[in-house]
Amino acid sequence: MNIGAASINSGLPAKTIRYYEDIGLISPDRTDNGYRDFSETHLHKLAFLSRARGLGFTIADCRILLSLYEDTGRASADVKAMTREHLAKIAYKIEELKTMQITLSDLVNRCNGDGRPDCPILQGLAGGNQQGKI
Amino acid sequence: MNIGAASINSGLPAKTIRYYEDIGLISPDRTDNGYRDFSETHLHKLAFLSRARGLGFTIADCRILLSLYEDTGRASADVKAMTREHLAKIAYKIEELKTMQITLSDLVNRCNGDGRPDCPILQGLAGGNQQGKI
DNA sequence: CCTTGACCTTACAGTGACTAGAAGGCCTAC
DNA sequence: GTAGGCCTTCTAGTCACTGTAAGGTCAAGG
Repeated sequence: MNIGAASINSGLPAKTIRYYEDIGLISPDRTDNGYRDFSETHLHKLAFLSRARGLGFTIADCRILLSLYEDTGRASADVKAMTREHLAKIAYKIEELKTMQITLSDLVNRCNGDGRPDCPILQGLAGGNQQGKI
Repeated sequence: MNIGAASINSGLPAKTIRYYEDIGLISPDRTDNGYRDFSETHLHKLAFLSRARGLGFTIADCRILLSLYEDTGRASADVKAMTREHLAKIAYKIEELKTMQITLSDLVNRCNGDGRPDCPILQGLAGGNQQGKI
């Protein structure tokens, strides 16, 4: 199966698949004409990568997860620990975004949003007082 | 005020301030010895940038926000519209992260996390079934 | 046999927002 | 006068792609 079909099959852009080969995440075979040739195994790896990336794991994480996946003697504790760490980062990001959301929502609510220049959002960004500082 | 003091004052790393100058967000004066010289106005701009970036606005957004801030004849509606768009993106990201969180939490809960190789997390990433696919 | 168009190849550059490091100049205090 | 801590510029690296250029390959149609 060539890269176009593998792309459709995995949902990953062909460019991304080539990039994954570049950085050594997958190593598809080559046909005589130099085209990449993806086996079922490769397609499964691509699907694995697609899901792991979709769940926010970094490429470095994916590399480890793939090697754990291929290592039939792995300890599930390792995978669980990685995933827990990842979850902690996700939770942190959500909190960060929520904090931004609260601040910005408050500013938006206080802004008339009309044709006049008076704008609590800009005042908020400038530091909260109303003197023109710039 | 030189860059070290401006860095402490604004909370932005000196490197970042230099970068902001590179991309034309600020234009500090120079003293005779070539050192950057930050005025009160520059410090206010840096503080503005620091807050706007901290609230997740992109550099491109910041550029527009700064110009709106400096334009005393701006319409607050413009700022409000930008902020609303930004809020929508934040909300979207939060939803994305929450979806990841739910999926990953579920996988973590189903994983024993012991020394055995059996791992629902890897199975989930692989596509949900238990056949070794790689 | 030739062409067209869709596929494939590589290689290099760009993205966003910094960050690290090297090599060197300046300034203050001892 | 020298040690250190600041400052300067420049280049390159980060992450995970993405865009673009220049060209090779393949199947179908005329």
